[in-house]
Amino acid sequence: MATKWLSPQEMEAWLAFIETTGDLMKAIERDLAQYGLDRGDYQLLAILSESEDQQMRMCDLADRLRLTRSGLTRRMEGVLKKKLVSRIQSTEDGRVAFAQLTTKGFDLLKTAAPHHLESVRSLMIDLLSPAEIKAFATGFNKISANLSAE
Amino acid sequence: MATKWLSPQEMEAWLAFIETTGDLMKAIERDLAQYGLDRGDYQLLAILSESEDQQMRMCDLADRLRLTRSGLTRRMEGVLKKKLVSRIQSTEDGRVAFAQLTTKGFDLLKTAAPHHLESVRSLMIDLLSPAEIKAFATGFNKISANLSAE
DNA sequence: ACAAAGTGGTTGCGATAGCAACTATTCCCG
DNA sequence: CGGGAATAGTTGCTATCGCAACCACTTTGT
Repeated sequence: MATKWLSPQEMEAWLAFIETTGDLMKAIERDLAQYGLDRGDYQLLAILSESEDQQMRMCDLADRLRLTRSGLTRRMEGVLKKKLVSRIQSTEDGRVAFAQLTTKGFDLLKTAAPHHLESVRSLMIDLLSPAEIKAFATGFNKISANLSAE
Repeated sequence: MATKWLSPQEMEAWLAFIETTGDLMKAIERDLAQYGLDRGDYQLLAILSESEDQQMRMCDLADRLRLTRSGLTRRMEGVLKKKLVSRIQSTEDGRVAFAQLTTKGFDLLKTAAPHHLESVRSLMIDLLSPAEIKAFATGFNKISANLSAE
């Protein structure tokens, strides 16, 4: 079977995506560094802040963060040391531990969030036309649905 | 100044992008693993294959790969051990070394490339409408231009 | 022509994170 | 109820990669 190559337009989309994504992430991360957070920490705090009682089972949190259980154990070391999150052993299930946002963690998130948002706006969202915004939303959702569908 | 939040449409674009990109990369990487390559190795081989004499100065290669010089030194260890790339000391400038694609490296790339392309197609490109393809190309190019403009 | 500055590459160290193996607890089924 | 399977979390090991320090070579300025 002959290989069906990418059209110039397709190639441009692929290359622009692949070359730009990493740089964009680094830039966003750089803006977050002034709060002593990296992207992983920020995501962790953000997800906890939106959860019931601002806490989650380690396991579920790992899934949300796309980390393995062991990866989360390691990441927790950092935020625990900074007292942004506390660890709570479940009384109902001896295997389970919860990560809970502390007041300090919540305050830091509240401080950092507007600046993070501003990064996202100025580095990405505000550069895109409404049509492009829509295409990003629908496009990435299709890609995501396809990945989950495996 | 009041924080200007993201509109639902903007939020959807941002979340879809941020949540999907990592998963997509992992899926593409998984498809590459059957050739004993990770994405970094593949990129390295691909860039060398398109270069004059299939070789590049370490320094320039690092830039293309978005690695630091030290990062490239480490990545080279892997492909050198696999004999996919050879190292050539410059005779004109004693500081300079070149990375050059070996025949083995070129053959492996030639084998892997169609499958990689097929991954990219089936996991991303073929899922997108022509309008979305175009929006990805223009959108990411704008983001990239803005990042370089700093 | 020679010292100082610049450039290219490597190395030690530290941070992140996955895998496999392990422990502890709970669930399920006969 | 008792034992095997499943689940939750941790730990040792490994791989990647950046930073800072370092070495070697080259360029520049006087």
